[in-house]
Amino acid sequence: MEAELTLIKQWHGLLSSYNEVASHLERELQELHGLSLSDFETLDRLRSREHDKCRMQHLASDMYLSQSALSRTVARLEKSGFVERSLCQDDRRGVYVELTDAGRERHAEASATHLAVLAEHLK
Amino acid sequence: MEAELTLIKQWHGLLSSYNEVASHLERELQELHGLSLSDFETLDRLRSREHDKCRMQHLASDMYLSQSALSRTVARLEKSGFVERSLCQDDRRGVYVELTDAGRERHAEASATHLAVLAEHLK
DNA sequence: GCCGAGGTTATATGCGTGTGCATCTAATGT
DNA sequence: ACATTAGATGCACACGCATATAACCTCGGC
Repeated sequence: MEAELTLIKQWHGLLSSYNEVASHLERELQELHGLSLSDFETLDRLRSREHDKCRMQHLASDMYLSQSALSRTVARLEKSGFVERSLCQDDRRGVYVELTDAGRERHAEASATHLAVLAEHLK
Repeated sequence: MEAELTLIKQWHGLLSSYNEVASHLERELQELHGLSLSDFETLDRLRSREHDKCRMQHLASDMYLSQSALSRTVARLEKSGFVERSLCQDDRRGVYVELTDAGRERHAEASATHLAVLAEHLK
Protein backbone atom coordinates (compact mmCIF):
# COMPACT_ATOMS: atom_id res chain seq x y z
CA MET A 1 0.00 0.00 0.00
CA GLU A 2 2.81 2.32 0.92
CA ALA A 3 4.79 1.18 -2.05
CA GLU A 4 1.84 1.76 -4.34
CA LEU A 5 1.40 5.33 -3.25
CA THR A 6 5.08 5.98 -3.76
CA LEU A 7 4.85 4.50 -7.22
CA ILE A 8 1.95 6.75 -8.15
CA LYS A 9 3.69 9.82 -6.78
CA GLN A 10 6.80 8.95 -8.70
CA TRP A 11 4.80 8.54 -11.91
CA HIS A 12 3.04 11.85 -11.44
CA GLY A 13 6.38 13.52 -10.95
CA LEU A 14 7.68 11.94 -14.11
CA LEU A 15 4.59 12.94 -16.07
CA SER A 16 4.82 16.45 -14.85
CA SER A 17 8.53 16.89 -15.59
CA TYR A 18 8.19 15.30 -18.98
CA ASN A 19 5.20 17.34 -20.06
CA GLU A 20 6.69 20.57 -18.82
CA VAL A 21 9.81 20.09 -20.89
CA ALA A 22 8.28 18.36 -23.91
CA SER A 23 5.54 20.90 -24.45
CA HIS A 24 7.97 23.81 -24.37
CA LEU A 25 10.41 21.98 -26.60
CA GLU A 26 7.69 21.18 -29.09
CA ARG A 27 6.45 24.74 -29.17
CA GLU A 28 9.79 26.51 -29.41
CA LEU A 29 11.38 24.15 -31.90
CA GLN A 30 8.32 24.56 -34.10
CA GLU A 31 8.13 28.29 -33.73
CA LEU A 32 11.80 29.15 -34.11
CA HIS A 33 12.96 26.44 -36.48
CA GLY A 34 9.92 24.78 -38.02
CA LEU A 35 10.80 21.40 -36.52
CA SER A 36 8.68 19.02 -34.50
CA LEU A 37 10.32 17.34 -31.55
CA SER A 38 10.46 14.09 -33.52
CA ASP A 39 12.11 15.92 -36.41
CA PHE A 40 14.72 17.37 -34.10
CA GLU A 41 15.42 14.11 -32.36
CA THR A 42 15.81 12.37 -35.68
CA LEU A 43 18.35 14.95 -36.83
CA ASP A 44 20.02 14.70 -33.46
CA ARG A 45 20.37 10.91 -33.63
CA LEU A 46 21.78 11.15 -37.13
CA ARG A 47 24.26 13.78 -36.04
CA SER A 48 25.68 11.45 -33.46
CA ARG A 49 26.45 8.77 -36.05
CA GLU A 50 29.64 8.51 -37.98
CA HIS A 51 29.25 10.41 -41.21
CA ASP A 52 25.78 11.53 -40.04
CA LYS A 53 24.36 8.51 -41.78
CA CYS A 54 22.64 5.28 -40.87
CA ARG A 55 19.95 2.80 -41.79
CA MET A 56 16.33 3.31 -40.88
CA GLN A 57 16.22 0.34 -38.59
CA HIS A 58 19.21 1.52 -36.59
CA LEU A 59 17.73 4.95 -36.33
CA ALA A 60 14.47 3.40 -35.18
CA SER A 61 16.12 1.26 -32.57
CA ASP A 62 16.94 4.06 -30.16
CA MET A 63 14.04 6.34 -30.88
CA TYR A 64 10.64 6.31 -29.26
CA LEU A 65 8.74 6.25 -32.50
CA SER A 66 6.97 3.45 -34.29
CA GLN A 67 8.50 2.27 -37.51
CA SER A 68 5.76 3.96 -39.52
CA ALA A 69 6.12 7.27 -37.70
CA LEU A 70 9.86 7.23 -38.28
CA SER A 71 9.34 6.48 -41.94
CA ARG A 72 7.12 9.52 -42.29
CA THR A 73 9.39 11.71 -40.21
CA VAL A 74 12.28 10.91 -42.49
CA ALA A 75 10.04 11.56 -45.49
CA ARG A 76 9.20 15.00 -44.09
CA LEU A 77 12.82 15.77 -43.40
CA GLU A 78 13.77 14.72 -46.89
CA LYS A 79 11.08 16.92 -48.38
CA SER A 80 12.49 19.81 -46.38
CA GLY A 81 15.96 19.03 -47.66
CA PHE A 82 17.50 18.11 -44.31
CA VAL A 83 18.22 14.47 -45.06
CA GLU A 84 18.64 12.30 -48.11
CA ARG A 85 17.57 8.71 -48.53
CA SER A 86 19.58 6.27 -50.56
CA LEU A 87 19.41 2.57 -51.22
CA CYS A 88 21.78 0.08 -49.62
CA GLN A 89 23.54 -1.79 -52.34
CA ASP A 90 24.23 -4.81 -50.12
CA ASP A 91 20.64 -5.19 -48.92
CA ARG A 92 18.32 -3.64 -51.41
CA ARG A 93 15.40 -3.58 -49.02
CA GLY A 94 17.35 -1.23 -46.80
CA VAL A 95 17.50 2.55 -46.87
CA TYR A 96 20.30 4.80 -45.72
CA VAL A 97 19.41 8.14 -44.24
CA GLU A 98 22.03 10.86 -44.34
CA LEU A 99 22.14 14.44 -43.13
CA THR A 100 22.59 17.14 -45.75
CA ASP A 101 24.53 20.35 -45.13
CA ALA A 102 21.23 22.14 -44.65
CA GLY A 103 20.27 19.47 -42.15
CA ARG A 104 23.46 19.90 -40.16
CA GLU A 105 22.94 23.64 -40.18
CA ARG A 106 19.34 23.48 -39.06
CA HIS A 107 20.26 21.01 -36.38
CA ALA A 108 22.98 23.30 -35.06
CA GLU A 109 20.57 26.23 -34.82
CA ALA A 110 17.85 24.15 -33.21
CA SER A 111 20.31 22.63 -30.77
CA ALA A 112 20.81 25.99 -29.14
CA THR A 113 17.07 26.34 -28.61
CA HIS A 114 16.87 22.79 -27.38
CA LEU A 115 19.53 23.38 -24.75
CA ALA A 116 18.02 26.68 -23.69
CA VAL A 117 14.63 25.07 -23.14
CA LEU A 118 16.19 22.25 -21.14
CA ALA A 119 18.10 24.74 -19.03
CA GLU A 120 14.95 26.68 -18.33
CA HIS A 121 12.43 23.91 -17.78
CA LEU A 122 14.31 20.84 -16.64
CA LYS A 123 14.59 21.02 -12.92
CA MET B 1 29.86 22.67 -21.24
CA GLU B 2 29.83 20.13 -18.47
CA ALA B 3 26.50 21.39 -17.30
CA GLU B 4 25.09 21.11 -20.80
CA LEU B 5 26.09 17.51 -21.15
CA THR B 6 24.52 16.72 -17.82
CA LEU B 7 21.34 18.43 -18.89
CA ILE B 8 21.14 16.40 -22.07
CA LYS B 9 21.81 13.17 -20.22
CA GLN B 10 19.13 14.01 -17.73
CA TRP B 11 16.65 14.74 -20.50
CA HIS B 12 17.42 11.49 -22.27
CA GLY B 13 16.86 9.64 -19.05
CA LEU B 14 13.55 11.37 -18.56
CA LEU B 15 12.49 10.65 -22.14
CA SER B 16 13.41 7.05 -21.80
CA SER B 17 11.64 6.49 -18.48
CA TYR B 18 8.58 8.33 -19.64
CA ASN B 19 8.26 6.51 -22.93
CA GLU B 20 8.88 3.13 -21.39
CA VAL B 21 6.04 3.60 -18.94
CA ALA B 22 3.66 5.60 -21.11
CA SER B 23 3.78 3.26 -24.06
CA HIS B 24 3.05 0.22 -21.92
CA LEU B 25 0.31 2.06 -20.06
CA GLU B 26 -1.28 3.16 -23.29
CA ARG B 27 -1.17 -0.32 -24.75
CA GLU B 28 -2.42 -2.25 -21.74
CA LEU B 29 -5.15 0.17 -20.75
CA GLN B 30 -6.42 0.08 -24.30
CA GLU B 31 -6.18 -3.65 -24.66
CA LEU B 32 -7.60 -4.69 -21.31
CA HIS B 33 -10.09 -1.90 -20.66
CA GLY B 34 -10.64 0.04 -23.87
CA LEU B 35 -9.28 3.24 -22.37
CA SER B 36 -6.64 5.61 -23.67
CA LEU B 37 -4.19 7.02 -21.16
CA SER B 38 -5.98 10.37 -21.34
CA ASP B 39 -9.28 8.63 -20.69
CA PHE B 40 -7.87 6.89 -17.66
CA GLU B 41 -6.25 9.99 -16.27
CA THR B 42 -9.46 11.91 -16.67
CA LEU B 43 -11.39 9.25 -14.76
CA ASP B 44 -8.61 9.20 -12.20
CA ARG B 45 -8.72 12.94 -11.63
CA LEU B 46 -12.47 12.85 -11.27
CA ARG B 47 -12.25 10.01 -8.78
CA SER B 48 -10.07 12.09 -6.52
CA ARG B 49 -12.65 14.87 -6.31
CA GLU B 50 -15.41 15.07 -3.78
CA HIS B 51 -18.49 13.40 -5.19
CA ASP B 52 -16.44 12.42 -8.26
CA LYS B 53 -17.56 15.63 -9.87
CA CYS B 54 -16.05 18.89 -11.01
CA ARG B 55 -16.06 21.57 -13.65
CA MET B 56 -14.19 21.21 -16.91
CA GLN B 57 -11.82 24.03 -16.12
CA HIS B 58 -10.79 22.54 -12.79
CA LEU B 59 -10.27 19.20 -14.43
CA ALA B 60 -8.18 20.88 -17.12
CA SER B 61 -6.03 22.72 -14.64
CA ASP B 62 -4.09 19.73 -13.42
CA MET B 63 -4.07 17.70 -16.59
CA TYR B 64 -1.56 17.81 -19.39
CA LEU B 65 -4.13 18.20 -22.11
CA SER B 66 -5.20 21.22 -24.07
CA GLN B 67 -8.66 22.53 -23.37
CA SER B 68 -9.92 21.17 -26.67
CA ALA B 69 -8.44 17.73 -26.12
CA LEU B 70 -10.05 17.56 -22.69
CA SER B 71 -13.38 18.59 -24.14
CA ARG B 72 -13.23 15.74 -26.62
CA THR B 73 -11.97 13.26 -24.04
CA VAL B 74 -14.95 14.03 -21.84
CA ALA B 75 -17.22 13.72 -24.87
CA ARG B 76 -15.80 10.26 -25.55
CA LEU B 77 -16.18 9.22 -21.94
CA GLU B 78 -19.76 10.43 -21.92
CA LYS B 79 -20.51 8.50 -25.08
CA SER B 80 -19.12 5.40 -23.40
CA GLY B 81 -21.29 6.04 -20.38
CA PHE B 82 -18.47 6.66 -17.88
CA VAL B 83 -19.25 10.28 -17.13
CA GLU B 84 -22.19 12.61 -17.40
CA ARG B 85 -22.13 16.28 -18.26
CA SER B 86 -24.54 18.73 -16.70
CA LEU B 87 -24.92 22.48 -16.75
CA CYS B 88 -23.96 24.67 -13.84
CA GLN B 89 -26.98 26.59 -12.78
CA ASP B 90 -24.94 29.41 -11.27
CA ASP B 91 -22.73 29.93 -14.32
CA ARG B 92 -24.48 28.71 -17.39
CA ARG B 93 -21.34 28.71 -19.46
CA GLY B 94 -19.92 26.06 -17.17
CA VAL B 95 -20.22 22.31 -17.38
CA TYR B 96 -20.02 19.82 -14.57
CA VAL B 97 -18.50 16.44 -15.27
CA GLU B 98 -19.46 13.58 -13.00
CA LEU B 99 -18.48 9.94 -12.83
CA THR B 100 -21.24 7.41 -13.35
CA ASP B 101 -21.34 4.06 -11.57
CA ALA B 102 -20.04 2.45 -14.72
CA GLY B 103 -17.23 5.00 -14.73
CA ARG B 104 -16.25 4.24 -11.17
CA GLU B 105 -16.31 0.56 -11.94
CA ARG B 106 -14.19 0.84 -15.08
CA HIS B 107 -11.76 3.09 -13.24
CA ALA B 108 -11.39 0.56 -10.46
CA GLU B 109 -10.61 -2.22 -12.91
CA ALA B 110 -8.20 -0.11 -14.92
CA SER B 111 -6.49 1.11 -11.76
CA ALA B 112 -5.22 -2.35 -11.08
CA THR B 113 -3.68 -2.55 -14.53
CA HIS B 114 -2.26 0.94 -14.14
CA LEU B 115 -0.53 0.04 -10.92
CA ALA B 116 0.77 -3.22 -12.30
CA VAL B 117 2.31 -1.47 -15.28
CA LEU B 118 3.93 1.12 -13.04
CA ALA B 119 5.31 -1.59 -10.81
CA GLU B 120 6.75 -3.41 -13.78
CA HIS B 121 8.13 -0.56 -15.84
CA LEU B 122 8.85 2.33 -13.52
CA LYS B 123 12.35 1.88 -12.26
C1' DG C 1 -30.13 52.50 -10.06
C1' DC C 2 -30.62 50.82 -15.04
C1' DC C 3 -29.11 49.85 -19.65
C1' DG C 4 -26.61 48.46 -23.40
C1' DA C 5 -21.94 48.19 -25.90
C1' DG C 6 -17.59 45.97 -25.66
C1' DG C 7 -14.57 42.94 -23.44
C1' DT C 8 -13.80 38.46 -21.14
C1' DT C 9 -14.52 33.60 -19.86
C1' DA C 10 -16.17 28.59 -20.46
C1' DT C 11 -16.73 25.18 -23.57
C1' DA C 12 -17.23 23.23 -28.32
C1' DT C 13 -15.69 22.53 -33.00
C1' DG C 14 -13.26 22.94 -37.82
C1' DC C 15 -8.95 21.99 -39.49
C1' DG C 16 -4.39 20.35 -40.35
C1' DT C 17 -1.03 17.20 -38.74
C1' DG C 18 1.41 13.32 -36.35
C1' DT C 19 0.74 8.75 -34.44
C1' DG C 20 0.21 3.58 -34.10
C1' DC C 21 -1.66 -0.56 -36.12
C1' DA C 22 -2.42 -3.35 -39.89
C1' DT C 23 -1.16 -4.31 -44.29
C1' DC C 24 1.37 -4.05 -48.70
C1' DT C 25 5.50 -4.61 -51.58
C1' DA C 26 9.81 -6.05 -52.61
C1' DA C 27 14.14 -8.20 -51.43
C1' DT C 28 16.45 -11.95 -48.47
C1' DG C 29 17.22 -16.22 -46.45
C1' DT C 30 16.32 -21.24 -45.97
C1' DA D 1 8.42 -22.44 -52.94
C1' DC D 2 7.81 -20.33 -48.07
C1' DA D 3 8.83 -17.73 -44.31
C1' DT D 4 11.02 -13.50 -42.85
C1' DT D 5 12.65 -8.80 -42.94
C1' DA D 6 12.96 -3.60 -44.38
C1' DG D 7 10.48 0.03 -45.31
C1' DA D 8 6.14 2.51 -47.17
C1' DT D 9 1.29 3.46 -46.93
C1' DG D 10 -4.10 3.33 -45.94
C1' DC D 11 -6.73 4.21 -42.16
C1' DA D 12 -8.76 5.77 -37.95
C1' DC D 13 -7.99 8.62 -34.26
C1' DA D 14 -6.09 11.98 -30.70
C1' DC D 15 -3.83 16.20 -30.48
C1' DG D 16 -3.10 21.51 -30.51
C1' DC D 17 -4.29 25.87 -32.51
C1' DA D 18 -7.48 29.03 -33.99
C1' DT D 19 -12.04 30.23 -33.95
C1' DA D 20 -17.09 30.10 -32.91
C1' DT D 21 -20.80 30.47 -29.63
C1' DA D 22 -22.93 31.66 -25.65
C1' DA D 23 -22.98 33.47 -21.03
C1' DC D 24 -21.10 36.73 -17.93
C1' DC D 25 -19.01 41.20 -16.43
C1' DT D 26 -17.94 46.17 -16.46
C1' DC D 27 -18.70 50.85 -17.01
C1' DG D 28 -20.08 55.22 -18.82
C1' DG D 29 -24.21 57.82 -19.82
C1' DC D 30 -28.61 58.60 -18.68
